[in-house]
Amino acid sequence: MAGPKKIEERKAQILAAAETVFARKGFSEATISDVARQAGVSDATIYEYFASKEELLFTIPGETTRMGTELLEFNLRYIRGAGNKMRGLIYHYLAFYQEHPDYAAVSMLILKQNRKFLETEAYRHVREGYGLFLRVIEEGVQSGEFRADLDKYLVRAAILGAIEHQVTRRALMDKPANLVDLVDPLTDLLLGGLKRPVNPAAMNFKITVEPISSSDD
Amino acid sequence: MAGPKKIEERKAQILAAAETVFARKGFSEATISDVARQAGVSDATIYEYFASKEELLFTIPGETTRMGTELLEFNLRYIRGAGNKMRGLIYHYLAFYQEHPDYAAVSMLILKQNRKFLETEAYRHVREGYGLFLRVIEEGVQSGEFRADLDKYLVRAAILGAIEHQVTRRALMDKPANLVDLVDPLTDLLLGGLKRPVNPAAMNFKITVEPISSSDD
Amino acid sequence: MAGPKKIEERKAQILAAAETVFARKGFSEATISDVARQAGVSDATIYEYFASKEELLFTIPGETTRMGTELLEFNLRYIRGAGNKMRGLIYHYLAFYQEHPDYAAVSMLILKQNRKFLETEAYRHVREGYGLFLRVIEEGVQSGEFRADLDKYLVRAAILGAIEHQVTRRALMDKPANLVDLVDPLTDLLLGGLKRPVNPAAMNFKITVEPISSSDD
Amino acid sequence: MAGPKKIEERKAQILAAAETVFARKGFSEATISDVARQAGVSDATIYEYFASKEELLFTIPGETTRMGTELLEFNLRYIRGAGNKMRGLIYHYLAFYQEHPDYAAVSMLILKQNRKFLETEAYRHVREGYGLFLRVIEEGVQSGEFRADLDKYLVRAAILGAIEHQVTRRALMDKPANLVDLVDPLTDLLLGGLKRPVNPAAMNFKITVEPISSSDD
DNA sequence: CATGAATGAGATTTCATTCAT
DNA sequence: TATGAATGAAATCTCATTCAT
Repeated sequence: MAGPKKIEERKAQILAAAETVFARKGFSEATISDVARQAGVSDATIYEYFASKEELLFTIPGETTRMGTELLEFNLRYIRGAGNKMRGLIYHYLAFYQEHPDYAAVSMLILKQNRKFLETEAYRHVREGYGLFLRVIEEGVQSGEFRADLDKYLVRAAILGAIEHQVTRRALMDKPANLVDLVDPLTDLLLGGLKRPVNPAAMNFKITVEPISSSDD
Repeated sequence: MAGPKKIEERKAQILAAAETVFARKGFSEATISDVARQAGVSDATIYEYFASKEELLFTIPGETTRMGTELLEFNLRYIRGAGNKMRGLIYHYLAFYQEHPDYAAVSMLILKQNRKFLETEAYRHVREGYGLFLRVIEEGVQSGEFRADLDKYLVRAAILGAIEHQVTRRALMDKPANLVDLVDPLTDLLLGGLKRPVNPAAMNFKITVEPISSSDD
Repeated sequence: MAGPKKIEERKAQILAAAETVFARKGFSEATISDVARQAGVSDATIYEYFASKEELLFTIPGETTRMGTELLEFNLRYIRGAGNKMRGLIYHYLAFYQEHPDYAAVSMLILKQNRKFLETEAYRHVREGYGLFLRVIEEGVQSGEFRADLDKYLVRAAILGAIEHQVTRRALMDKPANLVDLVDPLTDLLLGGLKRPVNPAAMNFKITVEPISSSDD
Repeated sequence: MAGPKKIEERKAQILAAAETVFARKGFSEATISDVARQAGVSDATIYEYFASKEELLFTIPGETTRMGTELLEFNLRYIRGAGNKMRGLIYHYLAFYQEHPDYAAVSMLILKQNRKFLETEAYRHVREGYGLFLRVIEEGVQSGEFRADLDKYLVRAAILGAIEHQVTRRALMDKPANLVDLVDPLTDLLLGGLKRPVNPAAMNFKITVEPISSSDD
């Protein structure tokens, strides 16, 4: 049915179909036939472009991720202040997953728990993106905006965990409907903490008034 | 080979085997034969106790979770202060997953991304445990210890996300070796936030001295 | 359909079916379904007993060959004279292939040209049988019955080649109908050679008649 | 890549590639893509010249065989004596296979066991070559050089069998390294037989001396 | 209660072959 | 003439599940 086409186009078409199908049915439950049907090609055609079902899965990130990271780096340049940059990062990821729900599902529900994927070239790109969190944290610590007593890897993990938890939840239960709405409260929580900050109006100061000797000291 | 045994004992034996095998190979990759071998029973015997491979998977939480939650509720009673209770919760989960790495793997890598599991009785117990986070948050807000401007569900999600991120990482890459070490820094971060608190020593106060009229008031 | 059965019985049943099917269609052209149908079991059952189609093929010799060799060794003991023993060997093989035409086809048309089979345990047994040719040749040379100027391996190869050629021909074209009829002419040819022996009746002798001195010695 | 070419040249190029590939991997295991790659053309091009993979296989003998037979007939003319001619034949085949090991492999390991090939035009040429054996045997019988009591077809089969056995062995195990070395011992064996010829020096003759009547007879 | 044995139902993957360009 | 691209048609092999004993 499907006539000749440029190779990259065809690959993209199959990858898009795979993303959709895997997102909907999961990797093991989805069949190559499902993907082929969705892509409008034959089963065999898929194997002309991808050596195996697993390779097909692992190729889904690829471009998307690499380009996302580039864009992100670009955008961060115009934001001043570590706190603002952190908000920018959180926004980037939540907005991205909001706009690519199938990719979100594949990423959160399939790839993230795949041991083999972790050794993949594609995963390296993912990690590169995560490196930006570290740089922003460092910057904040340096400038005195952020606390210096926290391990930066732990901080990053906590932030990513919070983001991923929401994205996963959305992939599984369609809630929350809008991830971007979470950017501010999440940033707020992570930057400001759960504890109520001490209200200066409620502070008690001990003010000591000392007579100043008018003569020499 | 395996002689008659009390029904619950045999079930537990099979579940333990399933936990181990699923943790190691993943659900789809593991076979009933693998589980049977690990349990020291025949394939057919497994079907005497569980209707399907999926039911076997979904039964793994069961007791564990229910008992964990009970213990948790009990322990919390002896902790005063919402912040301390939160630390207690975080400790509970990290310690639990640290001690049950196979369960951690099954939970993080398999169950958590399974849509069908979310409709399960077993999952209700998991959620009940998570309810405690809400109660502690509420308590903290009530007592004024916690900020009142944050959605409690979001807060809980962030905390769980941070915890799960670490547990997942450990399940996949054996790092960090000791989850319990993370209790304090993680609690610190989540309660105190990433931003450096304003240092009172560096605060500027405008002190106004007014003469007090000694006559009328 | 097929009920439980003793394991060796079932294996033999499948092997017999495989022999028939492979003989008829060749290895690549025959399918596991063909064999299963012939054996009256399901495709999957075959894989309960044999790990792969190739293993099924390589297991076809096995017993047959081992027992054949034993019988052969036994029989040879009662034959005197290397020439007679050689005739016995040739008879053994031709009769055996005559009686097991399917095995003959599998052996000549499939196994004999399979490089992997040569590294098989089963092939070792085949070779053991061939070792008897060497022993008989040696015996003949020792006793002076056979020529000593020929390499025994070459002789064996020639004899086996002649036998196999006939067996192959029969497997392919059903000719000759009776291999056993070839025993005598083949033995004759191989032992006596193609060249016409010098006919004593046609020999020329120079007869010298010398007068015998009647006196001394 | 491959530009236009004379049709026969292109065919020969593909056939040579097929010979190499089939020799190395076997017919079923080799793919058209393998052959195409080896030939430096595309898969589709092969189908411009050959209707199917099988036809490609069956066309491999073709020229080679026909020319071989012609050469053989020519050479035999200059040899005198059936025994010498037989040696010449054996030499011809062994030398030919020695020089064309890929063709030897295809011929011995693939074509020889293919029922369909036997009905092929190409096979007729092969058989024609074999016809020379018959003629030489007949000549030898006629001239009294060879025994008359052996079926000529059987004799031919034995000789071919011996040759093919060696060629097959070489194709499979690279032994013997030099087939031509076998010409003399093999001819010797086939012509002279395995049995030790009676040594005239050891013969016993009964010599009868009769008085000759000097008168009439 | 336990299991040996059997199988139905697929899934992935391969490849010879076709055809429009 | 040459081929890139596509695919129909299978084939091997796997495995969850059943059931008679």
